[in-house]
Amino acid sequence: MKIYNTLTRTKEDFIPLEDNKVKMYVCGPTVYNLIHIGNARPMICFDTVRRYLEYKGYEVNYVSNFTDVDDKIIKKAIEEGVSSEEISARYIEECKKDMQGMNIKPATTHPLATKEIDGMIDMIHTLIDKGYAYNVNGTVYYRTRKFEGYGKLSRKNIDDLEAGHRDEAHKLKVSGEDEKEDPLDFVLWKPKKEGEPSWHSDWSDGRPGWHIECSVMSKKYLADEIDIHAGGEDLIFPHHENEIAQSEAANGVPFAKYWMHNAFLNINNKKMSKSEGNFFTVRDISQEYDLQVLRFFMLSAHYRNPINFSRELMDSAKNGLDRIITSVSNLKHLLQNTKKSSMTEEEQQKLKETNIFRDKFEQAMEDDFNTADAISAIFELVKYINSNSSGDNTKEYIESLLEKITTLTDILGLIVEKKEEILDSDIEALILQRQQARKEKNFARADEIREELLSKNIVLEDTREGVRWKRI
RNA sequence: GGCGACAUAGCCAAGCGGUAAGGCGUGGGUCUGCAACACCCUGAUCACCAGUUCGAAUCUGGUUGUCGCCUCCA
Repeated sequence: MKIYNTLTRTKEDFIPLEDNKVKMYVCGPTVYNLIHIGNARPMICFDTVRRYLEYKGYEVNYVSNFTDVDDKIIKKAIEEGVSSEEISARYIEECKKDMQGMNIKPATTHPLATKEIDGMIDMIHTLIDKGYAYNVNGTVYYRTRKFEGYGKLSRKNIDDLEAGHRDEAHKLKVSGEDEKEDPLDFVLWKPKKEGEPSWHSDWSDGRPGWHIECSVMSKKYLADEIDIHAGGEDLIFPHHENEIAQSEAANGVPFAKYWMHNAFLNINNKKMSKSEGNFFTVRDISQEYDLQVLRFFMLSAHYRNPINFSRELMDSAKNGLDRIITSVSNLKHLLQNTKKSSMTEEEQQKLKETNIFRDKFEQAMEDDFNTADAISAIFELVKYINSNSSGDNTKEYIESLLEKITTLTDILGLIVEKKEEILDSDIEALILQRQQARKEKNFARADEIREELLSKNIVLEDTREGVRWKRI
C-alpha cells in the first residue's frame, strides 16, 4: 500500500510502526458553528482511509479532536450571552449528527481540548525545561529557531518566512508581538482576558494556544510517535509545522511517520468563505440531498485534488450513486423470487469473474487511496451484475453478488442498501389494485394509481419478477 | 516577493513511457401496455511550443491560464 507523504512529497510504502496496528490522528473542527462542507472533506476522506485499513486487517486507533476553546467560540458565546461550554457542547452534538448522516464512523477517541489542559501544561513545562519555550509576562512562546527541523513539512525556509511578510499582514501587529524574542515564535499559553475561560498555570491564569492541543492529545491517546497524521492542506503551515516542533522537541522522537493532507473543496473555483456568500453547511446540503450523495461526490475525485462544488455536480453524483443503489435493490428484489438451491457451475464461474473488479478496486485503493478509480471498479461490477443476474439464478448466487458489491461499497462508507421499509397497508393495497387493473388491461386505472403513489414519493417499476417500488 | 499544485471529451474524472478507465449528460436502438430500470450503440490524441525517446497525456525546458499556502481557516 502506498501513501503520499507530505513530509517527503512522494508516495511511500505504508509500513506501520507496530505490526497490524495503525495509530492515526486527524485534526478535527473548531466547534463554534455547524460544520461546513469543507470540514466534511477530511472527515470523509480519512474515514475512508480508516475503513480501507480496517478492511485490510489493521486494528486502527483513530483519534480526532474537537477544538472547544478558541477565540471564535468565545466570540459566539458573548454574542449569545451564554457560556463557551454551551456553545461547544451544542455544536459537538450537531457535528456528530452530520457525521452520522455522512456515515462517518465515530473515532476511537474524540478528545476535547478543554479536558486535556493538564497534559498541555505538562508539555509546555517540558519545552521550557529543554529550552524550547520561554515565559514573558504570563505568555509562553515557542522558540522557533531553536528547533532545527522547522519548516521541513511545509518546505519553508525559516529566513524567507520573516522576509516574506505580506504587506497587509505587516500592518496588523499582534498584541504582544514586541515581547517575542523573534517574530517567528508562536504562542503556547496566553493569559486570559476579561470574561474568557481560563485555567491556572505557573505562568498565568489563561488558556493554551491552538497548536499544543493536538501534540498533547496525539501523545496521550496514541503514542509519542504515530503512523498517520492527517488534516486539510491549509493546516500544513503553521499548524502541523508547529505540532512537529512541539512534539519532537518535547518527546525526542519523530512525531508522525506519514502526513496526509486533503485538498480543498471550492465553490466555482473559489475558496468557500462567508464573505463571498458561497458558504454551505453540511446541514444546508442535507435539506436537499441525502448526505450519502455528498459522500459519494467527495470520493469521486482523488483526495489530493481540489474539487469544485455545485448543484449540477451534486445532481450528477446523485444519478451516479442511484445507479449503484438500483443495482443493489434489484438484487434484493431478485432474492425474494429465486428458488433456493445451490449454485450452478456456470454461476460459480461467473462469480469468479467478478474478482477482477474487486482486484481493480483494491489496486486503486492501494495506490494512495484512489477512490475515483475504485468507484469506477464498482461501476464495472454494477454493469456485470446487471447483465448477469435474473430470476433464473439461484439464491446462493444472487446472495454472493450482493455480498461482493456491498463489501466494496462498505469500504467507501456508502450505504447502498435501503432499509426494509414497511409499506402502509393502504399503499400496499393500491399496488395490488394496480396489478389487478393491469391484468384486466385497464391501463388508465393502472396509471392513475401509479400517479397517485408518485405523489406520495413512491415510484413503481414493473419488472419480469414483479413490481418493485422505491421512495424518492 | 517566497513556496507549491493543477490544465484530459458538453460536464465530472482516472491515467505515472507503449497507441485514452469509469460516471453524468446527449442522440439512436432493444425490452415494456406505457413509464421507469436495465442492456446495446454514440464522443477526446490529452492548454500551447520546443526537446529527450523506437515510442509521451505520461520525462525535460519554456509559454499561457487557473488555484492554493505564506494570516484564524478543512
